[in-house]
Formats: sequence, C-alpha cells, structure tokens
Amino acid sequence: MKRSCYCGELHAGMIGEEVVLEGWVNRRRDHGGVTFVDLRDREGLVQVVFSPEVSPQVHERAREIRSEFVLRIRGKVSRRPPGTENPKLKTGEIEVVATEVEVLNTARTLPFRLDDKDLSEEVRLTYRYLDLRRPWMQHNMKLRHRAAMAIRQYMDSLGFIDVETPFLTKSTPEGARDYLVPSRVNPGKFYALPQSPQLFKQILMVAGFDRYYQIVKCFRDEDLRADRQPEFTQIDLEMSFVEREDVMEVVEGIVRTVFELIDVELPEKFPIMSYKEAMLKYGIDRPDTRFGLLIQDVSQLFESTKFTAFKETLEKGGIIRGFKAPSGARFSRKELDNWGKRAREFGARGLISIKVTDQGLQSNLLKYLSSGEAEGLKEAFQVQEGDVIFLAADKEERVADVLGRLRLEVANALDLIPEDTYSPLWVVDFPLLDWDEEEKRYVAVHHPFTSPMDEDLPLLDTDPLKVRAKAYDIVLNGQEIGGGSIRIHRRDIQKKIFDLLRIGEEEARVKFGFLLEALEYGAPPHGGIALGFDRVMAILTRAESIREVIAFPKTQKAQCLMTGAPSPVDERQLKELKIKLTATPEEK
RNA sequence: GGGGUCGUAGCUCAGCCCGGUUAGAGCGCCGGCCUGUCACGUCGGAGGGCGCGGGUUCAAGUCCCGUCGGCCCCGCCA
Repeated sequence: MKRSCYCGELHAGMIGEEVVLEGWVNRRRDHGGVTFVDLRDREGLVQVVFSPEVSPQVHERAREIRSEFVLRIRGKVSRRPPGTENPKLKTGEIEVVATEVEVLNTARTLPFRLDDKDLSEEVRLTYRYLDLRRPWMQHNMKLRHRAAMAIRQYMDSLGFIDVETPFLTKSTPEGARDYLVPSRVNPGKFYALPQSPQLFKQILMVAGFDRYYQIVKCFRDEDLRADRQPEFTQIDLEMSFVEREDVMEVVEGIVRTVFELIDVELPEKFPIMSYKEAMLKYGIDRPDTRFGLLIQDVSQLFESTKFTAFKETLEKGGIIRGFKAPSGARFSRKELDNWGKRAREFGARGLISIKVTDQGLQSNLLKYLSSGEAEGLKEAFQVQEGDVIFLAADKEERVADVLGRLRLEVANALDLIPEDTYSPLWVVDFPLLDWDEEEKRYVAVHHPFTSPMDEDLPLLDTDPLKVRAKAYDIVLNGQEIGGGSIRIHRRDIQKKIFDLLRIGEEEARVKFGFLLEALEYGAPPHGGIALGFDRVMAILTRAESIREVIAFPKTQKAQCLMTGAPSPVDERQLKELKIKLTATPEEK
C-alpha cells in the first residue's frame, strides 16, 4: 500500500475514489458505534469514519487508536450524509470511510494539546518537533521556503550568482563578538564563525563575479532579543560597477517579490529619507512611518522664554522638541503623569504635556508661558481640540531618543498604528564615523569598508564626524530589515579610514591584509547589502518574534531547550584541542 | 552587566498582598456507556506538595535571602 495523496488535498471531486492515506491522528471521537478520526498530514485534515457496518474488524481496531498515532488507511472518499458537513474544514464536504487500517506507530500522550493557543515557549521549544507539527508553524516554515525560492528565482533572473563562503573563517576585529572554533591541527588557533560574509563577497567582486548573492547563516555572540538570534539568516548580495540606487532597485524587487506571497503590493520605489530627517522627525534611525505623530523642533519659539527649565536648556545649547498626539486629551491626569514617568525612564529630565481643550491650552506649564509662546505652539503643531502636545527639552540626542520612544508607545496606547499597512523606506546619508569616548577613537557606524560620500572626502581631514557614508538601511514598519553600503575600492581611502579608526598598518595587514591586497589588484567599484531574512519572515507572518519563523531557535540564554546545547565536552576532546578550562561549567 | 515579569497537576492558570483544615479549576489523561460527531456527549477515576537551596516562624506556595530557568527591555548587536 502506497499513499495516494495528502489528507488535505482530498476534495468532493474525488468522491467514489479509493485512497490510501498516511498521517497522524489529530483527534478521535468514539461514539461507541461509529468512530471518527481526524487524520492530519502537512497539507491538512480529513475525517475518517470507522463504521461497524462497513467492517467490524476495522471498527474494532479503531478503539486502540489514540492522539498522534501514525496510521495508514485505505478507504473510500464519500460525500458526508446531509447535515453532517463541516464548513470549518476545507475537506468538510467529504469523509473517508475506512476499509483497512494499519497502526504504523503509537505515540505517548503528548505533553500538550497541539491546538493549545497559550503554550509557554519553554514547553514549545523543549518539544519543538511537536510544536512544529502545529499548523501555524507548518505555515511559517512553508512560507519561509516559498520566500527563499522566490528570492533565488528573482536573483537568478537578474544574473546573480550564488557562491558559498566559508563558515570556518577568520576572526575580525570591530563589530560583534565572534563565535570561536578551535583548530585541532593548529593548536592554540581558532576559526571564527562569520558575522557576515562581508569580506568574501567583496573579494568575489575583485574576482569578477559582478553579481553575487547568498541566503546564508551568520553568527554573532551577542545578547538575544525578540528579533535577534545568535545564528540568523541573511539575504546577502554584492554588485560591481554600481551606485547606491542600483542596489536599492534590486532590493526593492526582492522585498516586493516576497510580499507578493502574502498578496501585499508594495510600491515600485520606496521612499528615501535622510538619517538627519529620521532623527529629527522620528527620533530614531529606523522610523515607523505607518503613522504620524511627527516630532518637531520648537526651540526658536522659546528663545526668550521665562520658563527656567527651557531657558537653561537652550542656554546650554540644548533643544526643545515635541509631538502632537491626536485624541491624546483623553489621557487622564494620571495617565499623563505616567507618560512623564516613562519619559524619565527613557532618560528625560521631564516631560511637558499640554492638552488642547475647548477652553484652550491646558497644562501646569501654562502659567510660565507667554501668550505668544502658547499661540506659537498651537500654530506649530496645527492643534485641534482633543490633542495633546508632549514637549521635552535637553541636549539634542537625548530629546530625539526620548521622544522617539515615547512616540511609539503613545501611538500604541492610542491605537494609532494600522495593522495591515506595510511602510518600507530607505534611510540614507548616515554619518560614516562615530566617536568612542571610552576608547578615544573613531568607530565605523556601518563597517570599516564603507565608502565616504565623494563630496565629503575633504572632511576626513578636517571634521571626520561630519563625513557622510554611502550607506543605506532599509526599514519596514519601524524595523531595520537590512543595511548595506557602497564599499571603498581604493587602497588610499581605505588607509585613511583605518588611520581614523586607529587600526594600524600592521593590525590591518594581520586582520584583513588579504582584502587590502585584493583591492590593489584591480578592484571594481562595488557595493551591496544584507537583508535579515528572519526579520522579513517575522513581518510576513506577523509573528511577535523571529523564533516563530526559525525551526530550531535558541532561548534568551542562547540555549537550545531541545538538544541541551551548549553542553560540557569530554576532557578528551579538550585535551586534543589543547584547551584548558579556567572554570568548570558549573562554576561559570 | 542591569531593570522588569513569570515559575503551583502533563498543559494553561487561581491561591501568595493579609502564613494555619486533606492545595483548587479548566483542558488533557485512564476506564465505563453512547451509530453522525467534528472543542462530541455522559458517568466515574488517577494525578502535584508548589523551580531549587537556605532562613524567619509553633506553622511557609504564601514572608526574607540566594540561586536556576522562560519571556520583555536597557547596555551590547561594525
């Protein structure tokens, strides 16, 4: 007996056919006389009827069947008796009347019901093979597969070549912590698992492949979040002889292609916003543009204010910004106090809230404001009755950060974030460098191989922090789903950057000399990007965390509850690697 | 490294604030009955000593300290 089709594929057109099904018992309903079994496989469910009138022996066998037993069934596809159809089931018009049944395997009682909606992740991850049987997870994994297939097809159609890059590679300075792999044949030396194939893809451009892509695992030994796993998957690509716009066009195509899978049509071109504008209006470099509540600078309104807090802030070179929350006036006094508390948790010194009522502006700040300032606020925020204005004063970065976070939480509280909207955009013109106060040196905002903007090149010598990078992030609904840049392909500029990063000649040579050397052998101008595949899939499936779209994810402590990894290893293995532990795993 | 939150039956949770009979519920599980159910119904039953360790107390799921683990967040994540 061979399976003739999947349970979920049966339909009314097959009535009268004899079929052989193989699958799991989703549920058994024993009526003493007739017994029903819902048989499940990856494509769906169908009701199987065990009737004593059809076969007393088969009916008798059905008594021993329990949930999640694996069965092979021969039977006839039949129309259900009138009145017994189940419109909730895709196969609800029909049922399979069993003429033979074979128990291929029994199953212990499951630790949880597969249809339980409130399972803890701890239990789900411990029994991930059972969790993955659930329709939601099957759907996610299938959609992930289809997305990967669609991307490969799209990339191939554009002439991109999939080249595999090594997992056992060289530890790189800068960036995230590396996962290290000891080399037995080279005692005392370690490989690192790649944080990304960055250097290899650039080398492939030097090698003349022109267009490279890979859907590839990357590894970063950093703390986990809902959208961060120690191993994750990137859609990685690199192109030669291109400018920023060329990369963007390809990526927009990828994202559009993937969203077609859930019947969402994204625009041909995604909006482009400068880093500066994002920080000003959204207080964050990955703005959620699905809703308003835009932040505005109102510093100049208060140039001659009598309100001491504002006055002092401005005198110290700080700024005053705020945003308007439509319908926010429905917040009670206590709720507004809580927003102030929240702002302080974010690091603000305080938060001013002003209600717009039919009596005019209402706030305990009002007595300190001139009528001109009050009018100015109304004008600046174009207020309507029922709005609330939130204002914060501090140095620029602090205000941006506080208001940026507050904007998200307030919008959430007021239910102003539309569910079914997908709002992609590019953020560009990032600064190339940032100043690390602790290490007293510049650090690369993106990575050390990112090209400065041509027109900013002179600034490298005079005011490095002002230099903008040829970098671009793609943001969707407030989540960074990818980032990339045009790379430096000239050795002299690369050297200048290393100097600023205080990466010495010798250090550079040791750490990525191979790339520097490669750049000297006719490296074409090139650039690329990496997209977070897991994050894209999480958005596509509306999952709360990327763990929902990863078959075997790690917990926040970076452990696998199913396998127990990571685990101690034999003394013998360590000895072979010439590794001595300074503490036992128990001691930590 | 830090903040928050949770940990009681196989699962989901109540009980903890205000210590005091044999620690509860729903679902699941086991057994009986039931020929049209599909979250089947119905009758009956089993099952935990409250994550772990210590302390306070006549008495600790309940209070205190520590620790382990799940989740969220800050730092970190070129």
